[in-house]
Amino acid sequence: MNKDKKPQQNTILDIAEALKLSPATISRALNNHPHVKEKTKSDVLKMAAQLGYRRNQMASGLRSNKTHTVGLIVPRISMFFHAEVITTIQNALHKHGYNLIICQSNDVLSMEEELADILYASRVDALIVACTLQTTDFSHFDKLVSSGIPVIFYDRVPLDTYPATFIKGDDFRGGYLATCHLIETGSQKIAHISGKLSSNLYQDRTAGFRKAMEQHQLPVNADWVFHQELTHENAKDAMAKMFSGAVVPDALFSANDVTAIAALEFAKENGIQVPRDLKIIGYSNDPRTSIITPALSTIEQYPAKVGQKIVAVLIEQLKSGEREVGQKPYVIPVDLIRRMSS
Amino acid sequence: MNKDKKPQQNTILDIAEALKLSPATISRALNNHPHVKEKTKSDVLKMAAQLGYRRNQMASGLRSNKTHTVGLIVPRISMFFHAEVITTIQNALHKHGYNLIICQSNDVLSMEEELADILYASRVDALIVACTLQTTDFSHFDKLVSSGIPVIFYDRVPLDTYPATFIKGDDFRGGYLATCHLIETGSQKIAHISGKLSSNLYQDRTAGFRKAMEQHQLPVNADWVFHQELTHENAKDAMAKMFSGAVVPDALFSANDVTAIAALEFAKENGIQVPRDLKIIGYSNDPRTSIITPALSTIEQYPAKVGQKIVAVLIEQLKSGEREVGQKPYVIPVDLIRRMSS
DNA sequence: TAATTTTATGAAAACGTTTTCATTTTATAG
DNA sequence: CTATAAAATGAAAACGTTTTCATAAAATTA
Repeated sequence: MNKDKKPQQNTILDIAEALKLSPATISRALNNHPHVKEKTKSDVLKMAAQLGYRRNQMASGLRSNKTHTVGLIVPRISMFFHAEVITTIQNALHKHGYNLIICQSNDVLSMEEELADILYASRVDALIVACTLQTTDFSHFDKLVSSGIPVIFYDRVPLDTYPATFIKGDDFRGGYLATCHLIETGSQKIAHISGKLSSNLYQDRTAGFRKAMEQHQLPVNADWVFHQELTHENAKDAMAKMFSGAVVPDALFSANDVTAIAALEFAKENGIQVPRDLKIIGYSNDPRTSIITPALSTIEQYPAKVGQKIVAVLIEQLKSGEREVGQKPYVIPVDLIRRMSS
Repeated sequence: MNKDKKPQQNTILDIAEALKLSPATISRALNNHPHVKEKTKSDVLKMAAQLGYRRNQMASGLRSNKTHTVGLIVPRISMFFHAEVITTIQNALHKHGYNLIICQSNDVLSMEEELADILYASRVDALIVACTLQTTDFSHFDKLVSSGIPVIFYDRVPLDTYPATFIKGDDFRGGYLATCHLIETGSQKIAHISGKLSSNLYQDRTAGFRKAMEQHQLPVNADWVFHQELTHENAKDAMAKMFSGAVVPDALFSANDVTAIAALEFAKENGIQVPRDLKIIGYSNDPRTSIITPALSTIEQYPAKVGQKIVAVLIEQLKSGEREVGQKPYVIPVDLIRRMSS
């Protein structure tokens, strides 16, 4: 059964032998080292192609201490935004000859810590991270950072003081745009369901919300602002609380789409007409928002742009060997997507 | 800026030195080779932990020709079913000390071919594949198979003759269940939007559909059976075609959820009452089906079970060194999810 | 106790690259 | 046409493991 007709993997020595050259020269030619004749280079490349040579990553990595592998830690690949970012990253990295190891933290901190450890141990050349919502201490990335391994945070990023690179959406502007939109379409009593303020995302989105309210001289009702885990249930509870009061909101800015959808469900179940009685806007442009009835307004975060920026910055750092520590965060613009719910 | 205070990675030699043993013994202890004293083993383990030793995968891989890495080729990680399967696979593999490299073919064959090549070149220990819908020739996996690398296909699998392992949902039963359900709730004029018959998925789902119709002595209207790419647009076109006729269907079995959603949209736009005038059932239990109004009936495929089975089979093969060539496909059961659309 | 088997350890080669250092070849200047 | 610099190549060591083969220590048998 086990035919041991293993198709021979050719090595650098096979090329050397075929061309009567030393392995050293072959290696140099393949890495187009400056000190190798053009003719030789092309000969080697041709012969390599002919023999179907593929560099042995492990041998190469062992010697040069480079794995040509990038690690990625993400809360969940099934979240639309992340799936898009990952796809872009992967395609782009692939063009530069890098592999990507994707890991999911399931949004739990201890998992994130473990993964950072594992990826450090497997000697990734760089690490890309979208943190857990609870991550406020980043010391589990210290090992990587102090080893000179580029670490890039996106979406959920640490404090500005942490010595790494940040790439984020313009959450402040997103919150501001969403709120202004609600105001401009005639709402005044605006509620806001947000996530825990331990994450920069919600700090900024909420700040944008407050800024817009203030600018339009509208009061923020403290009973209508929630900072809690952004789950379906929590959102429904929040809605129930608000709509049991004597005076009820006429608009809601939800800091993600899941909760916006939950709010819309609550509205439907309780005979609240959307958008007539209640306008709703979410955040992220999840595909579900365009399918639900009425279609939800939301904020587009351009995941592909985020992914491209990440890779551009990363390749730059890998090439130059320099981490731009203390770099201001790169901010990717956002846009308002107006649909039927507002 | 570039503090070269690289935290020392300890090697097997450091342990050897600390314990006055040879590196060979350390290696054996760490791999708990039978011929090493219990005392020594525990000493080594303790010292390894103390020094924070982590095996250098590249050195290990180079020597032993094992990468402890499994490759995965999937059409798109953003598809709910695949995202779930991947997550399960990853967590399970992780427990067994394997890394996972996830690659997306974007459902294009040439990409799949290229990825198979790349993963072969990077010496993965095993490969897991959900094929493209157009993949009918599988020779790009030959290299892997004949090198003795376990190759496991799931969801979209090759012909039974291909020498690899298959794990699939019970698509025939799914099609059968869906159709029976429509019939039992009173429908007689049942339409069927299916994918191209180049994929086993749709062959089987369609076969299940036909079987159910036949069993209930209902005629299949050839104008109401579509085999085309299962896109939103195509589905709407198909609906338009059917509902422009003199006699129209009273139920639809769509072979995936995207097209079921499209059909539902068409119905809403054209004043067709669901489920009164038209019952609809989809396939896969995509999260969107439960959010749309009315919620769509569909078929649950238990992605977590699929993932678990894959890893169980894989680990078995990696351990035993035996590929169970010619193995009958493993079939994971499916279930009907009844919602408001039927 | 000596002879033999079993168990535990060590020395050294091997895996396929990259890279330092030395050497040869080629180009440039005097 | 030398003398020198520059360019191209080769020899060999190194990366950190695993593994074969040999050997030493312990356990078993005669």
